[in-house]
Amino acid sequence: MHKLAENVYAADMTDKPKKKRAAAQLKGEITAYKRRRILEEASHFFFANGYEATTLDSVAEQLNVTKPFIYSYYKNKGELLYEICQTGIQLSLTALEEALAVEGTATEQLKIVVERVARIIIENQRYVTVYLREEKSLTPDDARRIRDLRHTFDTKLAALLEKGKRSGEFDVAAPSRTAIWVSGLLSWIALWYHEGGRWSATEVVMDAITMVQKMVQPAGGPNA
Amino acid sequence: MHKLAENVYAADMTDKPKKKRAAAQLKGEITAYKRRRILEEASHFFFANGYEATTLDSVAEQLNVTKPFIYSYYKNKGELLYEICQTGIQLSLTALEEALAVEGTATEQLKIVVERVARIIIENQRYVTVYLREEKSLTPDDARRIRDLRHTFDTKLAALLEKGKRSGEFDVAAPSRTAIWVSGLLSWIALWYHEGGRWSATEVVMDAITMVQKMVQPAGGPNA
DNA sequence: ATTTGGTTATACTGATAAGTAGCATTTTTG
DNA sequence: CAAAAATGCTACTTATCAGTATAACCAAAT
Repeated sequence: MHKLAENVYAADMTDKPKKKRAAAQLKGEITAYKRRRILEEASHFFFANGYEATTLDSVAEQLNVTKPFIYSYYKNKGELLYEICQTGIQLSLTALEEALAVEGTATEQLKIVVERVARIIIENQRYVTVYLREEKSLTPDDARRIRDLRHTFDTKLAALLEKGKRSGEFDVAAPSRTAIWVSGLLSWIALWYHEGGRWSATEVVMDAITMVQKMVQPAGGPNA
Repeated sequence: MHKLAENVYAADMTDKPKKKRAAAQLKGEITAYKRRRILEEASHFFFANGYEATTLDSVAEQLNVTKPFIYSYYKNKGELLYEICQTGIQLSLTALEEALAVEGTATEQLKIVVERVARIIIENQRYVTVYLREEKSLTPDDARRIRDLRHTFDTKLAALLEKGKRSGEFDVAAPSRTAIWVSGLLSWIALWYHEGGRWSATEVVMDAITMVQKMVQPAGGPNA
């Protein structure tokens, strides 16, 4: 297990209530850290072997703990899968929202969106891939929650395309449909990119930007 | 089990050797038919629940047979998965090759390619989706064979883009890289399309054509 | 009608893995 | 330092399922 959360300020050791609060907080952080580490290792196995083919015994072994240890931090195997899928889509959604917060024309914003989301997807490939691959292994309830997040993503992306359409920057017949192609193109990166493969992460990100720009470009070119 | 193979011509019942050959042929057809039916039902389950979560007992029950019946037509569960994945990629590859055989400019050919492959992917969504999702469940040998087929697909597509680039019809910096985006866009259809959903198969196919055309279009527009 | 060859089912084994009950150990606290 | 609380492990249960050995069945041919 590598570095713990930083920025824990020294507590006043003469002040009993403060000391207690500080101790409780630290404990909480350690618990959160353990959960993260379990999730991280589980995502490696789910990514490499698939959800069903992964045993929690093997995850525990990798962490040098035992299976009941995992069960004291997660209710069951399905909860692990849900958290991994949730991470995969939530990271992308957050990246999208942050990019949309940057002021600029629709064209500029779209470029930033694709760049940031593509980067996040590459950096968190394991989580995103498991999310795309293992939907069928989620409970119906969990699957619905994940689909809702995805829907939010597609909707916000569609709003940006709509904005560009109104300003005349983009040529998109149906923004909500084009949004699905764009988000599909981004998802595809997770399924296809291979670290140390033929193309670098930067090349893939730049390519994605180019592709998306062309997909929304007016027929006469960007400056028509 | 619905209709058997047709076009079985009547054998001359007075000619012993011919009769025997006809009988042997029919037997072979029936065996092939049974294999197809098993594969078809298995693909339903693999698509709906995933490979690992599917039991051969449930597939057998759906066919009103028993598990040993399946084992008399397939060596093991993995062989079923391989044949399903193989079908998924081979159908796409065949559609690509047939489309490439049609004479025309690169632009015309690309349109036909996207149209036909997209249609095939929608019609055989179960096979294609399982192929995209379950790569990790294949034996290393089977996985390599499948990857080789995919590679052939991408290579032939890249050759078409290269042709269009040379003729000045397409603006693609690196045909082999663009081919991967295009084939990714096509694959995405399988993961995303839902029969009876918001958009019809025809709309999706037409959209795919538009998107791909834009992806390869020169900056100044199609008639620059 | 009986044998023969092929086809399908019954009934089993062996292995694997999710999830848990209860014990041991460490840490905290008064 | 002793009691209490939290933490983690050993050892187990239970269920499931891939794969198989063997028996029953059936159709054709004589």
